[in-house]
Amino acid sequence: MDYKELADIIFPNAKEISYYEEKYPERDLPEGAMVTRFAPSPTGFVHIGGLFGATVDRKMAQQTGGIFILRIEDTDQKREIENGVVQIVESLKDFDIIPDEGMTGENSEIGNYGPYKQSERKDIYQAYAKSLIAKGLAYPCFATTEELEEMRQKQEALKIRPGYYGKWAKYRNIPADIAAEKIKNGENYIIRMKSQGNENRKIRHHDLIKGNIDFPENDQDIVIIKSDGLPTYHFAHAIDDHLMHVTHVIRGDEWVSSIPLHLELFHLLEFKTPKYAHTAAIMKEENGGKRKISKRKDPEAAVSYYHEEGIPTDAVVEYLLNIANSNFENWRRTNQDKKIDDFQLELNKMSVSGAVFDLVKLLDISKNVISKYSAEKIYEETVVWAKRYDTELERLLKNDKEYAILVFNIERGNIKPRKDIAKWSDVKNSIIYMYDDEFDNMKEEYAFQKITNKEEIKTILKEYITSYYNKEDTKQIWFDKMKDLAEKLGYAREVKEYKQEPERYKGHVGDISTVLRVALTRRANTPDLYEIMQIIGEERIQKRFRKWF
RNA sequence: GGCCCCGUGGUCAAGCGGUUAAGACAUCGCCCUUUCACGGCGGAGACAUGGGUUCGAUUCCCGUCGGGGUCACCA
Repeated sequence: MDYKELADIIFPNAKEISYYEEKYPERDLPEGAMVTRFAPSPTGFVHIGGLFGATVDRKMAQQTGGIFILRIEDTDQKREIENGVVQIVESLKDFDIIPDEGMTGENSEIGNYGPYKQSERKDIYQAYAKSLIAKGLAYPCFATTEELEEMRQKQEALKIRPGYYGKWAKYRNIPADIAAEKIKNGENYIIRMKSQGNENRKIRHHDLIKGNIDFPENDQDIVIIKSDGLPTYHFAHAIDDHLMHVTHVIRGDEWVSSIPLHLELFHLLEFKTPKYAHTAAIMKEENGGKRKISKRKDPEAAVSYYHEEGIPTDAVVEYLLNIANSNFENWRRTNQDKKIDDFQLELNKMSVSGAVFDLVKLLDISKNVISKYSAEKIYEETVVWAKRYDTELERLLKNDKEYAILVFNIERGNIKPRKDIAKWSDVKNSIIYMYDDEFDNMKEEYAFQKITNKEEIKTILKEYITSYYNKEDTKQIWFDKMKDLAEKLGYAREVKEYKQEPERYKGHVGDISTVLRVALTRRANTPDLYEIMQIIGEERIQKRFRKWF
């Protein structure tokens, strides 16, 4: 019996591989177009590292006029979770990452190179596995888990490289008829690749991010088809990326050590190898050292975190791009109004080692992003966020949209806009005193700074509202009047004057304005007082001041 | 442990044999017509370490130390 017959016994119904080769022809794309793919397992929410990879994938395809594919790697049913695919699709959509091809829902997809869910490509993998068996480049292995475990222990005791390779590969040279016999007897088996590699030979691989890396050749007879008939990651990677005509495999660098294996797989399958780009993982600082950011330990690892916090998605993407190419920041500074798509990302500028995730930096980027939004947009975005995470705030905003926009417009739109909102969850705290009911219910003390004497406070407020305040005043007049009041009550008109001769005054104009500010907002720090007073209006100012009369 | 990769201020990072070793965030000080924020100016702060090679090493080579990844019928 020859290998071809054995292959027929193992996969009697598999098609010829030429069928698939014809079904998925070369793509007709412009020169230099990159076909990339994000290929997660549906095991839960998208991880920040996954989003990072997907961002790079999408960007590279977009800027070269190529194709970005979303493929689902669900060959491990044990790890799968309910609605895993939808979660991935939705999470990506939140960050404006929409695949050109691939999964669009739990069971829906677009594109001519599908199916894009590996569990539905079983027949394809088997066809290729069959062709390998027929050529003597793969074989059934009947080793039990116990046997393999025993082998590993032996190898460990001998202090040699563990694994199923060379003379340790017990079924590597099993004659076809004996294999056929075992199969007929119902023995369990899996399919292994028959490695042609040699440990002592070196290969050099060029990675688009990491540069040249030298490895020993692979000589492990790795499993390609598991006992459930599904392929392992390695085999599926070779088949899928070949058939989908992926030109650039961009993936996390936990895969670099598998490069020799993947190279051999492509070689045995007679496929053209794609270019590889291995991205460094995003790290988390932990008592001095760093480790890969983890979904279990670090809340910021799950992309849902950014939604909950209300960090705009474009801020997150900008931060990720900043990690990807550090010149992004410079580009952004000189191209303030350009879209992210206009930035040219370069794989060879990506860092070789992992960056520690820096939330403070993200928030800084976010502040800048938000500072460019119009009041209208801030309103809309905050409402969307609040609807889900702060219904109290949602009520407040929806109750009077025009008023809310006036509030958001304070010190906005000028050349140096305020940058005090980094995330939508900051909004409530920064505007709450502009709402009467909430103002009245505020529990905190009035934090008057320098002037704490009740009588003095009363005098200042009363004097101001009765003799100085006029809602028609321009900002300049308003400001001059404040100085007049300061002078009248024995305070310096200018801070500088006060600093020169502090003994001459009770304080300075800043102390006066602070009293007004605190009485009006209960805050020592607020945006421009004049604008706040304009929005609150005379009647409500009177009301807030009168508490002190 | 084997194999592979990495090591510039607190963090992200330019740099590619000769530089006063950029820049951003954070931090500190000053200034910016009243606070805060913004902005401006300035300060402090780094080439892990030991050997080579070289007229000269942050840059090249080796060792040490440190960090990371990987060694499954998981991806």
